[in-house]
Amino acid sequence: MIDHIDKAILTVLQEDSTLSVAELADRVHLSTTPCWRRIQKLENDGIIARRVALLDAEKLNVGVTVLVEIRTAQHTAAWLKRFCEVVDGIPEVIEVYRMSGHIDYLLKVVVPHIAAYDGVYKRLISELEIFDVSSSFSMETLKHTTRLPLDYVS
Amino acid sequence: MIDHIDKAILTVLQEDSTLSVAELADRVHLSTTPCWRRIQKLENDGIIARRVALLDAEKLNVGVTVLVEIRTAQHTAAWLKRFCEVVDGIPEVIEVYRMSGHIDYLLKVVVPHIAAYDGVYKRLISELEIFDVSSSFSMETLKHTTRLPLDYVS
DNA sequence: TCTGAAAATTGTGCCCT
DNA sequence: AGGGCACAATTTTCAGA
Repeated sequence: MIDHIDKAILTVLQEDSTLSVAELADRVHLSTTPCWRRIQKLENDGIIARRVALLDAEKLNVGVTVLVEIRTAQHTAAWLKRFCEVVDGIPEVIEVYRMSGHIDYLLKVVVPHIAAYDGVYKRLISELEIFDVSSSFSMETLKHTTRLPLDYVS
Repeated sequence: MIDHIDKAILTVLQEDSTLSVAELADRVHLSTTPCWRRIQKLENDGIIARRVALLDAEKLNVGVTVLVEIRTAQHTAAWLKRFCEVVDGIPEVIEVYRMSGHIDYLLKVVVPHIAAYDGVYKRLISELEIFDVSSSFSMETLKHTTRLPLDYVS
């Protein structure tokens, strides 16, 4: 369903989606029309979910990443629904996972500095009934990519 | 330096960068030329870092996210350098943070299923001298966005 | 399914306000 | 700064091989 040419196209588009179809076609050794049709198909199939601009976190003054481990007091569907609504409404919270093991939820939060995290923390504990919160601060981002591996798809 | 019109432009582009300049200009109540000039400036200033295609993790068969906490045996610059090289070379590892506190590094890894994580784990422990590894599996992604908050920039 | 070219749309620069 | 207009480039469609 996805051959090596599609993978080549996706590899390029995951890095840079500003290239013209003609330039992209060149790189994958195709001419523009077939390349364009493949891109169209990848979009229709939802393989390409969206195209977005990635902004510079430092320049937006949100250079500090905080990982927040949360344990809930109530394991109910209602609590989960409320939890989703609350984290959805906090723009500093950019990722939320429900985890296996002793940590119930893990959040990734971006803020200008460690002190600014306090506002997000207070908002979480005031809007939600939480059993335990543990926050770890990232000192340095060593790798950060939106590029997913294409090795497992066929 | 970044006014509310720039923020409006960035808000749209963080969601969808496929819009034409004319359409984007419409949405921020500007005509195309000044809108285009603002976009140009945001790119030159590096506020807009890049434009990429975001792919569907499920459809690429990497629907399982693993959070890996690593403690190192050696706190040396050489070890860190080697560590960066190794994680850089593993496409399943998409984020790596150096943390404060008792966890030295945190990795975000994407794989098709929990069993497939074993390959990444073995690669990590074979290529690096590691004191302790603790892996947690995400059962569900409740929120995941590349949209950074624009509330802290001026 | 590819190539090549035409038609439609969009990006880019110039000049004016 | 913003707006209007003209031209360049690119996307998208459509013919033929």
